[in-house]
Amino acid sequence: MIAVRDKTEQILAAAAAAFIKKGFQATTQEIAKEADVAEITLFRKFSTKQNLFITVMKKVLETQFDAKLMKLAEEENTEVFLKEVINNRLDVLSENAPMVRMLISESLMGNLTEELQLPEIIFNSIKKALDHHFQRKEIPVDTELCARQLGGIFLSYIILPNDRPYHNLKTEEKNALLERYTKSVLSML
Amino acid sequence: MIAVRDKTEQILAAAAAAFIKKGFQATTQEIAKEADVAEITLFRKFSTKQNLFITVMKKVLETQFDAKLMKLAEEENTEVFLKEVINNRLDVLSENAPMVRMLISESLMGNLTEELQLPEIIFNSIKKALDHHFQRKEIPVDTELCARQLGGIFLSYIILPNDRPYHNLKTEEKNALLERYTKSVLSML
DNA sequence: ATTGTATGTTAGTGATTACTTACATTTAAT
DNA sequence: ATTAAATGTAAGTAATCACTAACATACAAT
Repeated sequence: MIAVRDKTEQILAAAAAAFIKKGFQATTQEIAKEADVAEITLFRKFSTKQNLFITVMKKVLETQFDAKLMKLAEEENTEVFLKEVINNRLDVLSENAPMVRMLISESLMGNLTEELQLPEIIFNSIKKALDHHFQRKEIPVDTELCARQLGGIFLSYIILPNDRPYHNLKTEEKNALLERYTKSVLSML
Repeated sequence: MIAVRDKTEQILAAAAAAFIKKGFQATTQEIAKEADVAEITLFRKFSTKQNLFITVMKKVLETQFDAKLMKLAEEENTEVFLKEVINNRLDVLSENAPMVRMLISESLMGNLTEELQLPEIIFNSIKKALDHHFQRKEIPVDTELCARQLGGIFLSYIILPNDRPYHNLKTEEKNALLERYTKSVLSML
């Protein structure tokens, strides 16, 4: 039987919440308190705050962002493909808006290791999906520019003031938005 | 004659550089050193680091961002108007990318007072110009959505990885980009 | 020469914070 | 019951940092 007194999960959960809320400057003290754990337990398990941060964020990124984009890229119809990509990313990003904002903020200040550079992750994953999709088509597409355009749409929902986060919209509202965004992207190809 | 030994300008310049580079966490010590000034001089002039930060950033924002957008909004032709707006904002933002990044970063972490919330400033100034322009036209336009779209374009140039900042592009390259972006925005109206 | 003002020097305060040391206690398995 | 591993307690270290106190100096105007 596995040790029942292992506090690792509690720590990871509390650290995730704290880091998402306050960024890297969240203190080990408050994380420990929130996890209902002695502060030194953090250090015995993770050595440094930096290491705890990286561990936590990588884990959250994996569970929340794991692409699914490449599956969408299999879609033959470009319009349907774009619509699904936009919908999927807007959903994921807006559901995780606090973490996304924090990672972008830290990234902009150059505080993050390469594997946590969310802007790059977002951009590259989009570009890869676009490349994969358009590779098989006749029309040559500037996927760089297109990925930038899509990334811009996503960033606008995370960063600009926004009363109604995407994932809270009704289905018809989402569809109306997707129509317009898809049209605007298509008009660039 | 005005005192020639006044160090205010040195301090403002050094503080601007330091804050842009490191954000609000730049230390008063390094600012003083860079300004070649005793640390206490900062405090005698500005009382607190917070106050120095606000003073400096407001000043830089005024000199660098002062709209010009409303003048562009006088333009009758919508396509020309959009093209000029996009060009103007991409120029200004990409020339000041380090400061823009820093202010967005601090803004995302909730560290700024209202008057320095750059995402809101960007969004609202665009929206105001759009409202002003489309008010006189027959076609009703969702300026909120349109401002978001434009803001997204700008953010994509500031935040996503980018080898070639806009203000370094050749004129023809800029024009090609503006054509495509304008078309994509028009296709949403 | 005198004076007032802006600045400098030096030292320090008090708070925060990542991380440590040393020792005590709980808990699971044998 | 014994043991070993995981956790806790309490105290502390060393560094950083915004900000201050007290006193000294450079300088500009009269």
